[in-house]
Amino acid sequence: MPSLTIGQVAEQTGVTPDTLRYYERRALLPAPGRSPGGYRQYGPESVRRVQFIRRAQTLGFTLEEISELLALRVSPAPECAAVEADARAAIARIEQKMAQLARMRDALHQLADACQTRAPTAECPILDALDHSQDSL
Amino acid sequence: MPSLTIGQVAEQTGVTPDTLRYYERRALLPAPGRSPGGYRQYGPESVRRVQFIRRAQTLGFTLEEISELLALRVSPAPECAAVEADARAAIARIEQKMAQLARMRDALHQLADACQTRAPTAECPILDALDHSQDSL
DNA sequence: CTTGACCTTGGACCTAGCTCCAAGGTGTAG
DNA sequence: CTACACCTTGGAGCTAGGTCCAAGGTCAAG
Repeated sequence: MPSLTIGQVAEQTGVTPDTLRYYERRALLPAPGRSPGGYRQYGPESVRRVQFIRRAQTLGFTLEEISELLALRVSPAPECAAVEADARAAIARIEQKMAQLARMRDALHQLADACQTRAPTAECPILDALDHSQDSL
Repeated sequence: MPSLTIGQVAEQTGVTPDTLRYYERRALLPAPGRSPGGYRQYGPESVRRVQFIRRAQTLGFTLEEISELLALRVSPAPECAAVEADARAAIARIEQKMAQLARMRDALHQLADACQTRAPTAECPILDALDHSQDSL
């Protein structure tokens, strides 16, 4: 049984054991098995799960939202349509984020290039650059 | 002088006046001019600036990071190289976020499609789907 | 069979980012 | 020259997401 202690999972994911326990309380991580002495025993998949959580956080998702994403699954027939709808809604939100990031990136490119060409600069270059790529929330 | 009161800026951006005053204290918004009676008088560009801040927040940037992005500008010659480096670094971080979002989106697509084909489902479909698109932090 | 590193729980505390007073001043419509 | 909605400041309070004890139990190495 190659099970991991909380400290090992913590080390592999770059979080503290406290954070893992916190995620467990928040139900982002399922309660793992326990050793006879009461130690948590994690399977290797927990590492992936924690990594997913951290990545999603840097993308602006709350733990609540991450929890919903992790809960999406194709179970029995009838709820399937609802799950699919949730998934497609999540996709739409993600694509919005991607579009906004693309606009920021383009604005920064304009800024960096202006630097090269020694172009004179306005009050707030990023916002101006964003204006030039057109607005859409 | 078509200047805006704090309440008008708040309404146009969907935040509260309290939040605008908070941003001012955090130096995310420059201190605006004042009426004889002490009321803040905002120019129309403040609206764009606030909108940028809110969007960037939903993309996982902290107010600190947003502040740095807004401060990037191509001033006199010597600092220009540093500014350009900052801008290019920001672009790299943004592209990482975009790549991670793309992976999430693809995973959700797989999930939604599995729903259609009534495919049987594993423990945590999103994580599995992410495995199929290959890993890279 | 002891040491030392690691684990347990519960609860207090911390930072970021707001949010909400209270007490008083402003500004415009009637 | 009143209303009344909106503005001012300062400071307290709030939620999310951790972070840090203290007091004690576990386990692998020697």
